[in-house]
Amino acid sequence: MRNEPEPRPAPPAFPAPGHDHRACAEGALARADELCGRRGLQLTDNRRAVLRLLLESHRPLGAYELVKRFDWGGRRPAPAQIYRALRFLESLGLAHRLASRNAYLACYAAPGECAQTFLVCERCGAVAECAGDALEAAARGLARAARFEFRASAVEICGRCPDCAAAA
Amino acid sequence: MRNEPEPRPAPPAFPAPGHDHRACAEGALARADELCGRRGLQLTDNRRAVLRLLLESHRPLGAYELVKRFDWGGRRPAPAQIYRALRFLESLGLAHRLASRNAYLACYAAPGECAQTFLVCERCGAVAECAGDALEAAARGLARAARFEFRASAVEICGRCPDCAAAA
DNA sequence: GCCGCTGTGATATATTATAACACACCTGTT
DNA sequence: AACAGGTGTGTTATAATATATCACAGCGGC
Repeated sequence: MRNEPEPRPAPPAFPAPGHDHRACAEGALARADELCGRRGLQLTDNRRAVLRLLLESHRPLGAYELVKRFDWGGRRPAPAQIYRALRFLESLGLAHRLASRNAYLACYAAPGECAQTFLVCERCGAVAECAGDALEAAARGLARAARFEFRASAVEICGRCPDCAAAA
Repeated sequence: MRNEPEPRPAPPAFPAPGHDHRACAEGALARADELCGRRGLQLTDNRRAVLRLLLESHRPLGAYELVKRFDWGGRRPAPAQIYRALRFLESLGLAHRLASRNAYLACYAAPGECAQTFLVCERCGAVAECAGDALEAAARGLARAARFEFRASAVEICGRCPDCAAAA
């Protein structure tokens, strides 16, 4: 199966049925490496491992879920490790925090092209991140109207993903 | 946590220059009464007290901040009390959870007219809720394009309120 | 009276997140 | 070589946020 189209997925959506998580994850990891290299930052083993876990699960994970899944030669890392890695990844836009669920999600978009707009399925928990250009424009307009200095916006749209909507 | 270090005595909320706090809170309480009456629900003492605290602070409060402020004849209520009241208020749209900060906020809009769009000042912590009609429309459009069944959206816009933008 | 319902008061516990500190490692300087 | 400064790690402890559960009070309907 071919994985996600790279440049600009017109219908930004949930992973297709035959989606190859592994290949998709490797691509994103390569982009992360490249980004860190370019900025002189270290994508260390810990950080990479957390990012990989997020990428491979392809769904939001709680920090303690990451702790449990982290394979560290039998032992488990302390939460602080995970949170440190998450902070690093977030700061680069490689991962996002899904505030409504206190969970974390890998970013699959090219760096700088993601608008932190999430479709969150309330039934199965799947999340799609999409390029919400219109949304961000609207948010900026709204901020301007209130004389509010815009820095960032986060949009979480709650409802049912196509599969769950069909199932219901 | 992501709580503000309780910033300076803080300019109230930025959408309100010459704003009468008490009247505003009383009005909102009256509307809440009316809404509950109409639906046959009980705005009990606890629920009303929590709503009043939120209304009067006119800024987002953590649940444990509410526990501390709750005046209950010397004793303090258990967190569960507060969370119960918050759940009730949220379910009616009388209060909202500000997910990015794990805090709660009274809704000043007329019931049904609020779009859960928040301008959050990252410096002083003030929050304004605004009617993000364009935003909600964009969110619905985006959901439709992804064949996602829209139920609700929450938008948090981070930046600086007019006062803080001017101060910086 | 008795039932079923809603809401409360209380205790206990689960979940999420950060603070603080010692140390390892690298790099550049003396 | 010795050392200082920066970044990242490993660890322990603890803070902050949130829910589960249970007994019981109050009320309206039958």
